Amino acid sequence: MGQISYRQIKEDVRSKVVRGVWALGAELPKEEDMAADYGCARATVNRALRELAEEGLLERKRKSGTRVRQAPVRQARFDIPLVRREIESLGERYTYRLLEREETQAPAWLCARMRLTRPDPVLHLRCLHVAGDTHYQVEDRWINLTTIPAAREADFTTQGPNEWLIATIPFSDVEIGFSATAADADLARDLGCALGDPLFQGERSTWLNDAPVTYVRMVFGRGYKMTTRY
Amino acid sequence: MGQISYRQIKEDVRSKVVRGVWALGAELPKEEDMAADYGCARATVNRALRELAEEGLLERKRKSGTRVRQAPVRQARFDIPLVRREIESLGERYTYRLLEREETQAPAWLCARMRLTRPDPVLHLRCLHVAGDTHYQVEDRWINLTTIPAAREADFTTQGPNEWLIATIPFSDVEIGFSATAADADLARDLGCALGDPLFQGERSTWLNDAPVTYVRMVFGRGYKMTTRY
DNA sequence: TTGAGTTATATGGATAGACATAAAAAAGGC
DNA sequence: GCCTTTTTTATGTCTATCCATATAACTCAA
Repeated sequence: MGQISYRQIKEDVRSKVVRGVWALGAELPKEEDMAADYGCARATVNRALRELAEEGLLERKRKSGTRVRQAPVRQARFDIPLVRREIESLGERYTYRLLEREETQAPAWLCARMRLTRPDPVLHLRCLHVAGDTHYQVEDRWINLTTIPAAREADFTTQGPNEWLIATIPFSDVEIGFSATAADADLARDLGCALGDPLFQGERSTWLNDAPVTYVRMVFGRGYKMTTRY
Repeated sequence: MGQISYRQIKEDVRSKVVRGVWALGAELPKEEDMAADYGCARATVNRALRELAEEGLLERKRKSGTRVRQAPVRQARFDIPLVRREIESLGERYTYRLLEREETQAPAWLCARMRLTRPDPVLHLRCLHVAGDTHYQVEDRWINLTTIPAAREADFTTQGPNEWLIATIPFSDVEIGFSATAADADLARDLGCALGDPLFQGERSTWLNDAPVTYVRMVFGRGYKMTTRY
């Protein structure tokens, strides 16, 4: 007995919306009626519609019903991989190098970024991630030693701080941002590009139960593009 | 009678994972047992675990069971809003200006980007989006007139092509990418920045049932940062 | 020992029925 | 007419029970 699946219903509804059978803003029949039409239980229709609403195609409200979103939400999802994995998945050999390591007090700009009230002691690391022969990314990492004192003892000469941190505190709240920056003398040297070259950079601040953990600035080599499809 | 909700179970499981009660890679009890523990139906546990798996915290496989992901997937979700809405939600006045409009044949680089086999006729638009007094974004838009002939008649002097396209073909397949670029003479003039300034840019190619629709390059004013939290 | 076939089992999914809840619509009071 | 209260109703969620399906683990023969 061929039962109809919530997937089929999802696709049918999606197709009806895309083909314009239900226009933007139009109201869909209620779950009960759709279930009768499809010859299935209400729960099956419910799951299909609920998932489509999560994906941003539909809008649902108790009592008022389900309608096609006026402006379907366009959202891009980027997986944030470990640099090492990203490079390896490109089929390139991954090399890592620690350029610099110092223990200091958080400068004012860092206190602002990490929402610190006092200039906590921090570990500042500067690392290079290489893909084959090309200098892929410079990682400028600041770790709060008050929150993560264990970082003081960690050896970052063979393993990047990102991987160490993920193994140490796998779950945290994150704020992430992407922007463009110009290569300064250090970046030009480390990434092998010209002074002033436009570079793509990501910045990430991390908290563990509201305690500031780390701030990192990841500057990518010339021509890097972060892409996705949806 | 206080029934337990799938949300509570989700939070309880999440907390157990975050607190390390279940370590990375550890196997969770089977749904049936968890349901017995929580005193609820298996479907309730199922929904909680299913959603946590979707969020990237857990990994599930038939017969083998549920376990905590070794490397919890870190994914960032960016909502891609209309420039107008983005600017308005900043509390700024939105102004739009059409800088240039020409009908031509797709140049070679565009054919590559849009996966065109022939140099189709295209409509090329150059637009400026202004937030208050600051030049916010330059939109460099190419519309395939073979796929969307109606664009030839559309008036883009008052409404941006992005909004027109969304109203005309709300659903499509999209490939999106972000990178850094240097301001050329045109960009420097239109965005009011210096020649060579590093600028953040997004590129988007769009298809409707495999037919190439449009390619757009959106270059943002100096200092723009695309941010999100998770 | 190894490969092919079988079985057991955890998740995946469907159903019917019940109650909860938010909010639109109707009813009532002034 | 206008505000408050009640009713109605579509979605939200839970239960109990079924069958489906992938696959790990086992069986057994070559």
